[in-house]
Amino acid sequence: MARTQGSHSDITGPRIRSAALRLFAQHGYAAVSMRQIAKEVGVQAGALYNYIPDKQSLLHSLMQGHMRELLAAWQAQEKPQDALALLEQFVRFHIGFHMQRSDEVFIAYMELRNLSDENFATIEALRRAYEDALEAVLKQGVEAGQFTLPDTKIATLAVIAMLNGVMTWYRSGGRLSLDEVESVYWDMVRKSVTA
Amino acid sequence: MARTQGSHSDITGPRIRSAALRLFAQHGYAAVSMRQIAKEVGVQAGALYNYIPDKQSLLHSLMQGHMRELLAAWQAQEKPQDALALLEQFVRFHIGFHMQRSDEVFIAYMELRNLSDENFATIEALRRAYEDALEAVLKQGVEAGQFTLPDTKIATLAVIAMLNGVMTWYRSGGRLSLDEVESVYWDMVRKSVTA
DNA sequence: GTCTATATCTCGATAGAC
DNA sequence: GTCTATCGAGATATAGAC
Repeated sequence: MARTQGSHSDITGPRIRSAALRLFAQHGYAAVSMRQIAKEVGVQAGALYNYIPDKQSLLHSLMQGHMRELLAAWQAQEKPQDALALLEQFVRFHIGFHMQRSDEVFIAYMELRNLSDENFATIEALRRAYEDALEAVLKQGVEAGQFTLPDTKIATLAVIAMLNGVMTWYRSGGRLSLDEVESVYWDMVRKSVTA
Repeated sequence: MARTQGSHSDITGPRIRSAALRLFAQHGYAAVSMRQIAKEVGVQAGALYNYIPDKQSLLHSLMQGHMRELLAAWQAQEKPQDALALLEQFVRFHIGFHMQRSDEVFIAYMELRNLSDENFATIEALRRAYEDALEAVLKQGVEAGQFTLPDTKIATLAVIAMLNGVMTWYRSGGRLSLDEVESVYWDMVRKSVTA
């Protein structure tokens, strides 16, 4: 869709972010050129720089936006007091949220090494905060005697790694519904943290 | 280490593969140039093409070599008959092998999208074969009544995803020995697949 | 087998017209 | 705000001397 001159400041910005998100997720940050992004949006490459300072800032902004929304969404959840119910909620929240934002999640995990040092630090802090949210749940369950875990930090990382694995294979419309998948994973997580 | 002219055919090939492996793992295939690899080896960029047809072939060769060695190493293991003991062996083998080859593993999981279509197909087949090896163990345990799993395919992917998470955080010399880490993960895997 | 030199291309980013 | 045009750098890969 070749575009002639005109003013589109209010929609071009989001469209750039959307196109970059999809292309970065599909081909990787380093393999995607600014010209590809511009072509997808329907503008010339030079026009991109009215909206972003440079390519690196675009990547960082996408990752930071995602991580902030992830944290905010979890914090906004109404939470039960019981640790087991809370852990189930986390498992279902994590799978559900991540399946809705597979491109964002993919980038947030795969493109860390393409961030500048300072940009990496900010994203890493957000990721750590999310891990801490899960570890708090596990610690609560251990203190209440509901969970049996030799190391809550390792367990935190193990659970998140397991849940993230969903995204590598699940496609909607397949053999199982998302709710069924959540149940299968919750069953495994529940058993792995209890005695 | 600038190199003058000379004949080094027997050692330059492996040195190219070694340098490419490390650089691809650290910065990503798309972000690494042939010049960087050549500089690391101590030759000029043009000399690389005496050993590899092109950059894509180099990536594919590295990934294929790793996956074949992984499969061969598992198949070469002396295996117990009991499904529970077999699963423990798999968990410890997987963690041990992958920690010894962190660069290879990283590339094998991160650079799939940078393979050409046909190269991707061959690597994907090898990865599938490895997953099938684990699923065979799980199925054996289910049939023997030792494991309780609603879906062995999902369980296979969940276990591998969980175990792969080790590589994102474990560094030798840390708080836990590799054997202790294996034990923690085995404990979680064992509980997650039993009733 | 490695070198130097280079063909050909694409990259990120900028300048200035409209 | 987007266009065209372009700069300077760096990319993959090849050619030919030694």
